[in-house]
Amino acid sequence: MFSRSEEDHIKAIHGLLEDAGQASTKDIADRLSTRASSVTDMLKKLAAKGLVRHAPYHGATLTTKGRRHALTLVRKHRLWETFLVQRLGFTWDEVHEVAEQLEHVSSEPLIERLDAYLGHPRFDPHGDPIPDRDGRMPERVTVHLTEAQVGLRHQLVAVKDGSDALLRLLDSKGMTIGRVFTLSARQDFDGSLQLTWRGGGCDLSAQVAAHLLTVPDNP
Amino acid sequence: MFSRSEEDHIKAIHGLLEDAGQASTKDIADRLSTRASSVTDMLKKLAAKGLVRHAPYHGATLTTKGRRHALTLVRKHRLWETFLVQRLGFTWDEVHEVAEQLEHVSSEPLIERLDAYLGHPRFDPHGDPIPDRDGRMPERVTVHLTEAQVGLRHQLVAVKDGSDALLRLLDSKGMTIGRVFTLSARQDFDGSLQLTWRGGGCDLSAQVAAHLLTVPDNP
DNA sequence: GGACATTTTTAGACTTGCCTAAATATTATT
DNA sequence: AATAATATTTAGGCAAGTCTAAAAATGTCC
Repeated sequence: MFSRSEEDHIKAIHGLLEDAGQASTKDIADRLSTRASSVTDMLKKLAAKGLVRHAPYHGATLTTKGRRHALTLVRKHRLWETFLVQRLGFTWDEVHEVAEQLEHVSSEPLIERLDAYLGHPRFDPHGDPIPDRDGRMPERVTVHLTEAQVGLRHQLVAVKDGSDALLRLLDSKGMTIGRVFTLSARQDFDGSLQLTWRGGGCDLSAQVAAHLLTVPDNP
Repeated sequence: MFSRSEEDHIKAIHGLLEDAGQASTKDIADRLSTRASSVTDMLKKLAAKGLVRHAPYHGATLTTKGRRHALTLVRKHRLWETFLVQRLGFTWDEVHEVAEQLEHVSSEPLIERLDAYLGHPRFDPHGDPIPDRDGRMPERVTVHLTEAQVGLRHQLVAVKDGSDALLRLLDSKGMTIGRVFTLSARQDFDGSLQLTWRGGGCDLSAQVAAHLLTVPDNP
């Protein structure tokens, strides 16, 4: 239906619209490690196919059709990541590149069966929501760890904009997605945090905490 | 490392060498639904890369390097087929097309973890052997059902050159890979066979039986 | 508001992988 | 062995996707 390159562009535009509210030619090019002129070509092509609205010199947005396809790509990517971590035992910092390939495999039955096999997960191993078959996102009220209340129990549900280095740091401290912990203390001096959980705990700097999203986990 | 098209050609050549002992330009073209002239182009390219030996006007063979790569493709294809049937619940006549896509996903850790997850299977759901990481095939002594001994128990272990129609016929009669049965009778007139097993049985024409490979299953 | 910097598009070229048509080699037939 | 049929290669072309360089539009800064 769509080529690998078309799908990559659609996903990049979707990501930029989510992150920044707009998708310029240059930003798309940077995200895909390609050149602005190549992106212009592709935008014309995708506009002709009715997936993208291209306002020359003013970036691109997705049509309803484009957004729908972007969401199926996100769905496939996150379901494969869940499979790789939950079933094959990859660590969550290793899976992105492989999922990037798997998401382009085109088979509706495959993805629906995979979804069922994984128990219809609502969030992937990074804590990001998995769109359902119709593109609907599950909702969840999250709190930045920097603003979470001291003395209460919380659960780590997502890492925003996590570099590999950050993911490894978290892994090494035992801060995996799903971790339930008590926020024992916050230092006024530098905003660093002390976390404890049954059998362990760790300290986190404010820089790290700024990337972590939590939900209250009150017993 | 190699493009989708290069890998398709390598696999086609390997398949033809297995089935017919030689791979002519035309046979490769037919197998890939492409044209002989396109195949000639690709043979030159693969020869330059050291994967194929191309004797102009006399077909192609694989170099050691080419054969090694062909076997990793076969390994990937059959492991994915096993996953699709055993874990996702596909029927064995549905999986080929999807496995065809999955086998081109390139990640050594992925395939080794998948292999372990499936319990290092030695044969796929069609009963075909799965090469190990080093390209070694597991061995098995098989007997064509047409030559199997009447009155004894046998197990169906493979279907050779099975069309979708044949696979569906077998499925509808309950003749799945792994089926253990007693060969009750062979008609001299047309070679048709009568099979029975606990709770069932079926009749098969000689044409069908010619595609079935069995191993003795003596209690 | 004009000059400069940046972004974007256009123009033209290249590679990969495919095609058709024509030329050439091999194989089969009489 | 000559001719016919088939297979293979060569030659030339086309579409997709990418690139560089140049032109055009937009944004920024004094």
